[in-house]
Amino acid sequence: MKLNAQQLERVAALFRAFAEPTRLAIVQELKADEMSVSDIVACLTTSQANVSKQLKILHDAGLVSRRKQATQVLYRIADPMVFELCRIVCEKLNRDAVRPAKLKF
Amino acid sequence: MKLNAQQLERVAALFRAFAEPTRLAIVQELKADEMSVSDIVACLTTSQANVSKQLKILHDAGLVSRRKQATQVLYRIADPMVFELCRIVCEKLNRDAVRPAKLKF
DNA sequence: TCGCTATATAGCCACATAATTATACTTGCA
DNA sequence: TGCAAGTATAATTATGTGGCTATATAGCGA
Repeated sequence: MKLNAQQLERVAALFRAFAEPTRLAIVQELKADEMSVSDIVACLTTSQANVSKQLKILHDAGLVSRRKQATQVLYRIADPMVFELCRIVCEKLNRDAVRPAKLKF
Repeated sequence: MKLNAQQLERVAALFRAFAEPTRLAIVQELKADEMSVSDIVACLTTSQANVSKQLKILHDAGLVSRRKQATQVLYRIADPMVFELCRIVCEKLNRDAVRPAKLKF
């Protein structure tokens, strides 16, 4: 049974959320802990506006969830499949590498 | 241990190869069998030039392999992780769907 | 209320890329 | 050798989007 065009687009959209280094960097920061926007900004080298924008994309894709706490908004990974996908991709990159300097998400 | 910018870019590049419906449609066609370019073109609704172009992207990402046979070029999935990623993403989309019309890659 | 902190959004620009058309390359066969 | 089929590439266009600056919104404390 094959996916139709609309279903393929939904699958592509989910992959698209992962297909950007800044969003992956955010996901990586969220791997251990729930974090506020400003905490994430402090870890990265981009603007607060950009972090908020990328968090919105991750949230719209259902990859992160948020909750408000006082003036802050705390984000966390919403689905463990996020880690699973990153792990599988890293394993492939490690397999393909001639001189393995192992990636581990 | 966190991935640096270059490593994140490599991970993103791999996800990017999946982040497009036409490429996913090609992958889906290749799920069962090795296929020639013209066979793939016959299954899809886009041009031969575009199929060749997307196949090159998939090949550069290490997701498909090719072998020549007479005048044809036969493509196949190079790594079973391709199916695993698609399966995981479909499972998430099925979980998120309110009214489940199960996707299965 | 005023001001401060935290976050989100709007507008803009630069760049990437999907798809098309046209053309080049490659291989087998008459 | 010349042709035809199969595949790849080039050039172009249109669209999408990452990132920036500026601004808006929200909530808390003085």
